[in-house]
Amino acid sequence: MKDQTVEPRRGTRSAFVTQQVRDMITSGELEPGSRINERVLVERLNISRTPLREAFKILEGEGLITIRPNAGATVVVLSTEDVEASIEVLIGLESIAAERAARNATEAELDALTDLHERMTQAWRDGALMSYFHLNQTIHQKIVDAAQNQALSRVYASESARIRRFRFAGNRDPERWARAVEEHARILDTLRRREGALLREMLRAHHLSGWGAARRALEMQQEVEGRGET
Amino acid sequence: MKDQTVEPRRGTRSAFVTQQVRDMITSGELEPGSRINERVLVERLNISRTPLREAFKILEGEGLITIRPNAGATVVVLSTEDVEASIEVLIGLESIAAERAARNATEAELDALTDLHERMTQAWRDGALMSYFHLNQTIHQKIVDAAQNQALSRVYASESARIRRFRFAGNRDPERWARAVEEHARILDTLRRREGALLREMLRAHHLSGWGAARRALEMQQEVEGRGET
DNA sequence: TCAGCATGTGTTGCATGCAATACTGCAGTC
DNA sequence: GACTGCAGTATTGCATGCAACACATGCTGA
Repeated sequence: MKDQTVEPRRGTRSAFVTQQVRDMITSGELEPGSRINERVLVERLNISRTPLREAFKILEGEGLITIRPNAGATVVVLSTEDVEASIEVLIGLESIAAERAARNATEAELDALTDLHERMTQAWRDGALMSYFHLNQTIHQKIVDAAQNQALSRVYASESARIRRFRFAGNRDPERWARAVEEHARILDTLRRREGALLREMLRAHHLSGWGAARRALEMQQEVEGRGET
Repeated sequence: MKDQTVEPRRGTRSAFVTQQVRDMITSGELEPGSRINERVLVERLNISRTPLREAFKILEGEGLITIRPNAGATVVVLSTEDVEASIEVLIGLESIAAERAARNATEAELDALTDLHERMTQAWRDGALMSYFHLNQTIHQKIVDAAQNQALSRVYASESARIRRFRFAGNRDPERWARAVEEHARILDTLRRREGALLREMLRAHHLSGWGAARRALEMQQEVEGRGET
């Protein structure tokens, strides 16, 4: 075991630090709107500025930060409207995926999805919100992947990652959470029966109600923050 | 006037070199599949390796190159199937845009589109293929922009840029070219009448026939190249 | 003849130092 | 009291050098 504070020896330093900073942003550790100081991160992650600055360029491309020349990187601030715009795009992308997935999904893919769904249901029973959330995201990505269109998978993954943080608030309400699990079961069933048009509508409804719940949770949260700080 | 071979003083060197390399790729100067040597580009563009490597990270994010650790950057090779996959995504994105654009387009945006369309028609009359191509791309982007969804605009722009090179072949055939201009006129007309559903179908048909033409041209081109080289 | 290996060359990954730019605080003026 | 001008400081942008890695070539032994 090495005595370093972090253990960057997994691929290039650049890739490592990109993942680290990405996690810091999506977890909220780096607050939206805050400026990112290179020196601070460099010392914390035990790397030099070069790979960090490369990471910045990647994260800017992913829409997670903005870089102003000579004035540093700041974490992107997404308004509720911005997130809603992205959700609409994601719904649109899944609509495209739905019909294709119903046609093209392989049996192996369907089995993998069933397996993921069972694990997700178990996470729900255990009340393991984080684990549930990740499995949920994975399932949606796999449905899109089943459409066998790499461009679609890539775009969906990137857009999904951008707003991941904001969708986390969706399942705070136990009732909504239970319904989401049930919707998923029906969605996979419909995919297995390869009913593309129906699948499309179910996914759309699923996302709209999920986002509705997340939106209410976020707005309440923002209200509290607005009162608390300033 | 400076006596440098190139004039990089426009924003940061990093931004400059990114645009340069992007142009080299979309113009085909850097051939798909070929490895990009850092030293060669560095000397040609009169900059150091640091901004070039940052540019590589950006272009990798845009899907124009791939970087293998310790083994350099290579220009991405897109098969006809890859391009077709992207086109399907673009059609899907424009479908989402169509209904929203019909609802939300401002008068100013409609006027700007009409202006662009007139200039594009003039370019067609002049047989100015390059100019026509750019105006055409701009029009489609502006239609998407009119949907007033930034996420949609961003994703569309990025995906569109990725395969720009391949769509250029679409208007070699004079008959197809003339029809494309006419389709555009009707599309803008439909947008002005704010008939979203119809607009969606027209855009879809427009792209499918455009891509069909481009595809035939590309396949012929590939056949010739296959015979010529090797 | 050919697989396996050692060696050499070229290229990439990263750390560091310097120059240029943006930000901060303070003095001076109206 | 607010606003402008101006150092001083902090931070970023970039060039460069060194170390690590990948690839190519030739060599050895079977």
